[in-house]
Amino acid sequence: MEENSLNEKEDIKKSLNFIEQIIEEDLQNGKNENRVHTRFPPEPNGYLHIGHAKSICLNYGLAKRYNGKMNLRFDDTNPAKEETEYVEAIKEDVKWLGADWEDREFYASDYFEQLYQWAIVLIKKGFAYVCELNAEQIAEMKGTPTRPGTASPYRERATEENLMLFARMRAGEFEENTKILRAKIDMESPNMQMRDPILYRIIKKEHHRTGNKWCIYPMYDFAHGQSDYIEGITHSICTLEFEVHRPLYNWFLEKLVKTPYKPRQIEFARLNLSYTVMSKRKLLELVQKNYVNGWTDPRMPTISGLRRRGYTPEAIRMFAEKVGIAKRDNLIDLGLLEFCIREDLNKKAQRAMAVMNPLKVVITNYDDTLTEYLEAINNPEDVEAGTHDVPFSKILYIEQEDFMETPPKKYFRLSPGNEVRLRYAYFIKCNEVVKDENNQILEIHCTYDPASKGGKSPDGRKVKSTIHWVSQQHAIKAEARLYDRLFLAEVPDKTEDGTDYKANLNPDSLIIKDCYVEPYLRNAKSGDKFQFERIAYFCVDPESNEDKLIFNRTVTLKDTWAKINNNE
RNA sequence: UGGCCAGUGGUGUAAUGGUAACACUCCAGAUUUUGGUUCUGUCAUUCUUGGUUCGACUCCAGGCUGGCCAACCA
Repeated sequence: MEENSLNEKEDIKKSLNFIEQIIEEDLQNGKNENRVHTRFPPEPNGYLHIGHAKSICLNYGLAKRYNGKMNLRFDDTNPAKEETEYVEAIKEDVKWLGADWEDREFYASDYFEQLYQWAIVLIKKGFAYVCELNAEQIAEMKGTPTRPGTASPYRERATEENLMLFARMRAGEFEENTKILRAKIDMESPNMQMRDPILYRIIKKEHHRTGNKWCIYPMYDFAHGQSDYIEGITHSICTLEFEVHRPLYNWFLEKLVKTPYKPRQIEFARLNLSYTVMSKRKLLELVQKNYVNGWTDPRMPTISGLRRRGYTPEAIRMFAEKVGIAKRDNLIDLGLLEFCIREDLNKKAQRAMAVMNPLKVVITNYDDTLTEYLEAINNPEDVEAGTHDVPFSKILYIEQEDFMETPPKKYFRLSPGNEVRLRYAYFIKCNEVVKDENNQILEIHCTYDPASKGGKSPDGRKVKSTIHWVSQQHAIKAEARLYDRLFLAEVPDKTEDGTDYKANLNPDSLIIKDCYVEPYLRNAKSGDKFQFERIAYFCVDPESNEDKLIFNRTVTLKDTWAKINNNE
């Protein structure tokens, strides 16, 4: 009995993902002196996105779970694409997410000399040669997945000549695209990666870290596995497309080092999110062609974009946890990400009242000159959060949607003759609708019940709806940036012939408008998060200042009424 | 006509030879000074065919479907 319940507990706790299972097996077998050491290896050629966040949480989470370490390593082997700006942005994002690489900030470029020496070892062993074919010739002779390749005429070059040519490549004696160093493996391998892959190419560009020291640069394939080896990485976790590269990485290490220790590469399926694109190439295009306002645009799936949108690290970590780790291709519902941020903000965000589409309300039986201060609860989910006062006076704004002259069934809000509660204030009843000559509603006249102060109902009278409001004379005008999904299609890449993902861009992904907020928000600072009751979560934009408050809509509240309305 | 990987509700992830679980979504209801939150309930013969077994999501074989691989990118 006792034993049984213990086992059950363990079963619930267990349920490891397949990578954790592999690690625990390795641990049980005493591999690598029981070390667990992972790394997050971004290329600094763009900003990190939510897919990288999944990888960061995975790598850092594994290190934490098994008392190990996680390195941050920049894969900077291509000076044509990489920039310091990206390095800085990446570091900020990883840190913000809560992953700590301590003092282990590394660069593949730290290992250029070692890699160069290793290339020489391969040449000396007869496993590499300098090839003078051009790009088209190489591609042609590489064959196809169904047709074997053919050998380069330079394949059997003498070792001494290879050594000499490779040295002269490094010395800058040759132009770009005239010579490369290739591994000599197997031109007929069914695995294309093994058909004499390129190790080094000539690139005469300044590198963001090594400056002009080098004019030959190792390919990613020749740098990655060895970098893992140098850093003592035990579990090298990457996405599925590198699965076919694994034999190549193992081949390099097998030829170059003789220790029993080798990094173990494990591949998992990258994150795909509906209504967005994730490839860096496309994100870069959106930025460069100004479809969005930079990498940190709140519509971008970048970590910095999500941050500016109002997402929290906790919500992103929860999301990473919920999407899970597996090897099958997936398309995660954007709704899951939205669930995660609502879940987090519901507990944390202070409540406030704001009116997006104002409708003027005159309380005809309320004193012209009076202002009352009513107590509003900061967060009903968190009693510690306290209260604040909201000014109430004769002329108010309510939401246009919260009044209908001829309401449909199940509409509980304000309408002629109907009574509702103004949150934290009074019950009001609508008596008159004032219109202009075009029959447009100008304002509505209501009476309030003084006995209902604070929104209470001393006689037990029920109202079906509570609506939000602001006092006209006390309200602050602010800018609301209403963000929505960037793409209209669930999978933006699925397009008609002749168009690409950009054809699916949502023209209404950003709507900027004025709104009125209660004076409590006057001193809100960049990054502060609020729930505008009954509307959405908002966060203060970095461009906001005392003269002009700017609120970014993070995510709307769930709207059951909108759903009912749509279904009928 | 190649190689590698993967197929479990609408979505994602579990169950690792003992009779399909959890989360999101959806739908229905309860509660509510946010049509929010919270709570309850409904939703699957595990791609397919055959085999092994007392017993198969799990093991084996064939088929089907999807993804990846032919950058001097990572």
